[in-house]
Amino acid sequence: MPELPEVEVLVRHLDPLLKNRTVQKVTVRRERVIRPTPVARLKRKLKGATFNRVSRRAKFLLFNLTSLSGGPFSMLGHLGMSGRMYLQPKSAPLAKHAAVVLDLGSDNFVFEDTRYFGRFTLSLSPVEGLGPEPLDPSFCAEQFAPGLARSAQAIKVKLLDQKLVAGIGNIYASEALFRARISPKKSARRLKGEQVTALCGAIQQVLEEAIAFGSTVPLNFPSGERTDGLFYYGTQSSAQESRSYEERLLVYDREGQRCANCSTPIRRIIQAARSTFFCPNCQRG
DNA sequence: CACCATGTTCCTTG
DNA sequence: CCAAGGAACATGGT
Repeated sequence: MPELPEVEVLVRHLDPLLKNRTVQKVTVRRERVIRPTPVARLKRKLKGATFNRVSRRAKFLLFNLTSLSGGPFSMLGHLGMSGRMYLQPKSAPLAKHAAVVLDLGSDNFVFEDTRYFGRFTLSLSPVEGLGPEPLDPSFCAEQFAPGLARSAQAIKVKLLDQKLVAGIGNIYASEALFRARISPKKSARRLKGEQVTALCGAIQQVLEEAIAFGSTVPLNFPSGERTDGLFYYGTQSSAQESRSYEERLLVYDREGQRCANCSTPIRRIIQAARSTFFCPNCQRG
């Protein structure tokens, strides 16, 4: 569930639920997801700690806590490709791939991650080299253009570079370029000024719409639900909420389907070993 | 068996 | 030091 909008919605959901809750016990069922912090250190730090605010930086969740000894500290969370975080009653059975479980008294705070690409860490270094937040008011052509000017890489690949803009992933990169009517293959340095401006606007629009939509969807997936309606689950579309989420995506995973603007079949290409979807008619030059 | 999947990090090469 | 490309990580769906 991993791009900026999904993380933002999750953060807003978790913040009031975790506030002032104290960690009674820490269970790490997959040590790999604690890195590079030593597992023992994270456990020691979390035990007896109380959650304050939960916020977001790019695709990272930032948990602010007060330790047992009274000092404030931060923990970063990342969902990787398949991570989820939720509270569930302590009596509820744990998911097969529940990687970390924080006992909050009546509830468990569960970090579940099928592929274990996600993580918890006390190190803040992953966040230090990140580029600007695309939804910040200061993010605009003046921030964005210089980063593009010297790169010969395809613009789609550049959008995934977290040093240039932080938080865009493979889905919204394709979606933003479609809305800006820019070919994903275009070299970053060859974008005209007005194209950079259009792309900035498209990025913000796509991300904001996704957050607005996600905020209306109830997030209760621990109890038996496979999906919560917010996140992307490939071609699976049996759940009604999941379907409405997919319909918001105009090109992603729509190879061969007709473009919403011009009816030309959507194409799929591979760039930097990842799929890109675009309309060859609407997105030229 | 094959290929695909919302992401980052590490290693190599230039 | 930087830019760019590719493999690795691990599991599951089709």
